[in-house]
Amino acid sequence: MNEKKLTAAGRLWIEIDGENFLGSGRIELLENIESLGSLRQAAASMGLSYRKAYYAVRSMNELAPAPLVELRQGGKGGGCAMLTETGRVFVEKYQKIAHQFVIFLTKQSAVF
Amino acid sequence: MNEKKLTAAGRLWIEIDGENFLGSGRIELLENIESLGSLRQAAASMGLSYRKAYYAVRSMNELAPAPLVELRQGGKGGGCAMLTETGRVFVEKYQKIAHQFVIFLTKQSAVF
DNA sequence: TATCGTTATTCCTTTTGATGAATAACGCGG
DNA sequence: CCGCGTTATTCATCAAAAGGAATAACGATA
Repeated sequence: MNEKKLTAAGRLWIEIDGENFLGSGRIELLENIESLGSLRQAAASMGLSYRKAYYAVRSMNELAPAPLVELRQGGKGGGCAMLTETGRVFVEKYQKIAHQFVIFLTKQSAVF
Repeated sequence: MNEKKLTAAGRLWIEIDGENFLGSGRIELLENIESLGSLRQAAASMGLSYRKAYYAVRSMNELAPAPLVELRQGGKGGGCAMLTETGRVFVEKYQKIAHQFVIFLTKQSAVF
């Protein structure tokens, strides 16, 4: 039936009580926070406005059983952003299921 | 770690040459077209504007290797909309991988 | 030829979302 | 006590999407 390339595609995220909690964008943000130590720089590094990044962190911290990111304002360097242990655990968990998802999609694409 | 309910959630669709082709909304529209025989009624039955439904059908028909929906204007009843054989095949295919996707998500949710 | 209910298309309004600018608050260090 | 760079927050503006209204086109039927 084909000449064109048919593929199964999708998006995956984690919900808490039915509310959006962690998707690929937020995970990328968390990773950048971990490596850069600054929310502003993390946002800039992925072409995200600071405000959007800030609200994302707030939403994550409120939804999670414990905060994923610790934000400090003032002090040395003006402030900092750090991933908590809970944050690191969730990043790792997401990466695992995201990897399984890639496998799933390639498997389903074989149907066509 | 829990009191709150963590679940893996997601969306699944089919792409053709990297472009969005069939998602759950369009599949629902196709099903309603099949059962009602009218694009206008199919759109109304799922709270969709006629225009949006019409453009969705146009997009699908252009992307697909063969049209999924046949539209006729004028004549008995004013016109009609019918699913083609190709359309029925794609609906069935989508439903199968969508079912697999549900299984996948429940499996991944067990991680939490 | 007039009727009818649908398909086909355009236009305008509303609404939602994204974006950037601007500014306050903070606390360590000089 | 002032400067610095960050976090924290509000405001206004612009773009994009959504929605509804209105109307033309169509062809079997009577």
